[in-house]
Amino acid sequence: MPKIPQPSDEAVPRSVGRALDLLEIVIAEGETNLTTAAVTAGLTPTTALRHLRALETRGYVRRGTDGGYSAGPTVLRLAATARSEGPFARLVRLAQPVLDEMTDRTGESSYLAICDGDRAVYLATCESTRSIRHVGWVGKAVPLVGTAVGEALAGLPGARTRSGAVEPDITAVARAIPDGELIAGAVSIIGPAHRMDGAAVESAAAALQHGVDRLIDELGFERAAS
Amino acid sequence: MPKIPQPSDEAVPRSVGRALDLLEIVIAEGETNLTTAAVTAGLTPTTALRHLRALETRGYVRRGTDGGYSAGPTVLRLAATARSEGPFARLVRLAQPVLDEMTDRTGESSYLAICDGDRAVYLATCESTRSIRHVGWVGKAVPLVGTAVGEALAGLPGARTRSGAVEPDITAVARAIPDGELIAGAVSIIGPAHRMDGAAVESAAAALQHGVDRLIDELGFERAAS
DNA sequence: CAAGAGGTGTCGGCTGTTGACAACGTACGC
DNA sequence: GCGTACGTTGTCAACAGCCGACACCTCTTG
Repeated sequence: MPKIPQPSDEAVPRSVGRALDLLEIVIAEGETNLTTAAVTAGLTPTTALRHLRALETRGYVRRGTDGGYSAGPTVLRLAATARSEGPFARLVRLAQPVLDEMTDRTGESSYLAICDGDRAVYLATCESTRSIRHVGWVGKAVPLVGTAVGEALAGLPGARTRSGAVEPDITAVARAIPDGELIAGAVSIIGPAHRMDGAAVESAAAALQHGVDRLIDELGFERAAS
Repeated sequence: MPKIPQPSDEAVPRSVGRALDLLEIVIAEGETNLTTAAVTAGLTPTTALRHLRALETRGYVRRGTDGGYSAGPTVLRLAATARSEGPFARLVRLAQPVLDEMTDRTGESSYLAICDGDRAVYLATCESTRSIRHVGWVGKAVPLVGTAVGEALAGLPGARTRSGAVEPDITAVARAIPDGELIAGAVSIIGPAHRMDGAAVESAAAALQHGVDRLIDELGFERAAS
């Protein structure tokens, strides 16, 4: 099962939850104004303004001259720190050359994903160099249920394949990165369904297996008991 | 002056401020336990536990089997989204090849930095390939005051040079990326002081000017009135 | 000018946040 | 084994911080 435990939602102080809601709304929208953010968060404009001002003070969002809110530098700073010093540091760093090799080998885009609640989040990619390629899913979250990467993060063994799960003309092949009994993340190869026939899926599966094996070695993870 | 306005600190709801304090403490420490985080934040263990549980529920931190708290996936997700869709998206993306070229040209490590409150934060780098090289400042925040990158982010013109500002044997040359009257960020070249003599500093300054010019063009920024 | 949309400030009620206190579990020393 | 220290977790009543109803302002459009 996913590595992330799920403490009860009612444990979140109301004010904190609201501020975090607004933070996530602003970042997901890219840019948004006060009224829209307030409606989306289910708050009055006054309350939303108060929290957005707090987030602005702390650098998590910033406000443009046109009054729109967008991401501030603090999130980037925290993430950069988390990438360089936290539990994800080695995973993301060591995964990038593995992604590069898988893309080189298969000709399709490859991704690293981790589990975030009930979603899989793509954190890193190496894009295919073909004219028709899969792009743009870094930072994207997809459901764990019904997706190849979700199945991999759920710990299902071997290569998982799904077509049309997130978008209709996309095929994804994914494989878990096990750390003993836990799942540290997953890597996937994603391409246009018309190119991902049986042979291409097998090639992707082989590249994923090789890539995961290499990652496990480099990260010093225990092999899953299979 | 820096691009970030500074709303008053007393505007932050207390509970929100405490939760964000704890988030920043956990991420800065890499991993920390409840009692240490509570002491650092100036809170009782009970209050700290409550907020850390909230952050854990939301995925911002996670707790290991040993009870330690470390960064959770949500920060990485938000940052990845902010990088791909927010106001930093184009800056970071277009800056990377510029950093690569500056490093290639000077033989020293180069960085992209933005302003976060009263600090400069390094967001991206291209490391020198020399055996003795500057490494490891992605995610690091340095004071705006007294540093080359701080002066650049303060909008001081031309190449700024400082030696020994952050660490004793390091020389940094930095230059602002202006966006009209505002400063979008700064790029800097950092190397060991013993290599950064007059000629190397001039070479770095030239590479920075060329890099910034290229970035301004690609980003479509207005040139600063100098 | 009037209407609408977006934004901002005020203030008193009330309930959400808080920490003092208690309890539990584990590790260590005698 | 017992006592102590430390880290963690839970309870509950006091109180002050959070909240939103309301008022007001600015700008745009018809």
